[in-house]
Amino acid sequence: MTPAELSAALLDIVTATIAARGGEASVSIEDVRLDRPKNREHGDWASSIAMKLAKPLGTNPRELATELAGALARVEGVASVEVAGPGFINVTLDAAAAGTLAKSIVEQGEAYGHGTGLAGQVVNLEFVSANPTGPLHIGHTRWAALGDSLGRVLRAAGAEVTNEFYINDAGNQMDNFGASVLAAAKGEPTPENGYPGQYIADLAKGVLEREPRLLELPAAEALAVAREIGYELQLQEIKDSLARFNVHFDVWFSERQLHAGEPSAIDAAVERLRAQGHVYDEDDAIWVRTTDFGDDKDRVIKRGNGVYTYFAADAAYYLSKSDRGFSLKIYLLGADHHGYVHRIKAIAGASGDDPAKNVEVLIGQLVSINGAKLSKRAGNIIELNDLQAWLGTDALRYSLARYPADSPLTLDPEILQRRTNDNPVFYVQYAHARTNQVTRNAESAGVTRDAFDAATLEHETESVLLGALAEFPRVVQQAAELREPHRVARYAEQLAGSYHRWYDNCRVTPLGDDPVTPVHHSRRWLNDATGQVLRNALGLLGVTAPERM
RNA sequence: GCGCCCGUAGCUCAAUGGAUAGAGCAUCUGACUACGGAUCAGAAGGUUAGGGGUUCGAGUCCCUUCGGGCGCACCA
Repeated sequence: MTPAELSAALLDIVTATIAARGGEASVSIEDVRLDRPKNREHGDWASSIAMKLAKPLGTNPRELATELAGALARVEGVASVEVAGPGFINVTLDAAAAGTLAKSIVEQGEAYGHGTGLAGQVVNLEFVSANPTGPLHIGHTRWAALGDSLGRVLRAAGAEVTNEFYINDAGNQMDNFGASVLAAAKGEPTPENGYPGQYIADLAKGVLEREPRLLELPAAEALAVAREIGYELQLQEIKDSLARFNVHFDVWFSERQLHAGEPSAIDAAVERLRAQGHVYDEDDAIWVRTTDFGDDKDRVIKRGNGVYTYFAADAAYYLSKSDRGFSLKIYLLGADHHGYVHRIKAIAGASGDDPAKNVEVLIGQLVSINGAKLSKRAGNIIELNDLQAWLGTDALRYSLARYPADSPLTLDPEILQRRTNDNPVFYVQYAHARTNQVTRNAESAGVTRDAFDAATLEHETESVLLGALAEFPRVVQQAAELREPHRVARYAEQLAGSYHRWYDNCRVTPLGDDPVTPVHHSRRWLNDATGQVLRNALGLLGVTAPERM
């Protein structure tokens, strides 16, 4: 008896009850989704459907709940049903029905937790998208961890996802970057509007290795060489950093390709928006009526001097995503870009998309460490590479992915370095390592997975553990729908806790010379199922599941 | 001034509009001749910033005040 089966059974009952009462209300499978009660005394699963339907059906909640409960009690695998409080329906499954899940999970393996809730969605997931003028800092690191995990979660829910990195390699800042590298190569101070930092000197060194005659070139040519080779080196370093961080991008999209050609993609984009009727000319400039889509003022897309604004490239880029077949574009941006949301929505709307359906902008708050805000402007940059070397990929990825993107976050590096319960990633990883250890011990003690009797799993901690295992598919689905991968991390911690408590109470291998009994075999399945789910959950977070620690 | 996000235990943070608001850390008390103690059991800790409202039910939705973060270009 899985939660899905229970929901389906409840849906049938509710539908029949509505029909019998001659009610008009319609219910979907979502409406009868059962909850996992926080309080164990409230059974394995609870439904609040009676309270929701009482008013439309013109009855009182407890009466309706009692009627539904009576029918639910006759469902196969349901041990008991109680009506509680204002009209909650609390369901308790019999041990055998709940225990069967353990075997089912082992058989499903990596597939357990995957679903089809987002099947058919073709998603472009854009995140990080840092300027190739410097190393990735902690802000990028948070989006890298969150974005990559979100991609994994969306795929697990059935969506087709492309991870994309937009390279801002056009515009003034590239020239400023090139000038900074060139100045460093010459041993001169950082120019005005240039980029400071040791990494610029390192890049200059790299450029000189590739082009030893750099300083002998004419000024304009030297600038171009410094810019282009510096860009290449910096981009490669960004790619290497992300790869080491276990973050993969399917597409690296260069802004330059939007500017290339005659007409360019940007030229074409402006004309397409004009054709849709959201573009107008005023004061020699070309404007997009973004106020039609919630922006507080219209935006210039082409300046009076004939030069496109950055907004124009964004529009062309958006259209490129549409042309490449993405029905849903997700942007993960830092809080310092939230002013952008309306503009992106406006582009979507102006191009004929539905801004409410085809585009989502997820705004993430900034990170601070030890009270120090970390942003470029504060001049207090901590790089991804440093953080990674300091804390390790697993601890860093997990720590950043276990919080929702919209909560401001303060990390304590002292805790992240600790390899104990203080640090949730080790708590979860240790639980996984422990399941493997138990498996090894069981194997050598002759506790095999040959026999399985679900009814023997009747200890309180087993019921709790089975309930936690049953929730995983729904957690994944919910994390995908809400775009909140942190739910997977929180779930993993809860599951690890349930496992540790079970481990303390229920032995898989018999003590001493005691005989191996059916309960040991069954527990072996439960142990292995837990290991599988922990593995699957950590996988969604891009964190390793070690067999030993 | 306008807009977006946030405010929950001493700290860092959870909580599809559901029942007694939960974890971890820190503090205190316990459990190793028991599948690895990187674990577990227990105690203590709260007017969910304040005030109104909607609802059978609000930390969650609406209004408002206060506090914090971020943003308001024919820059990129």
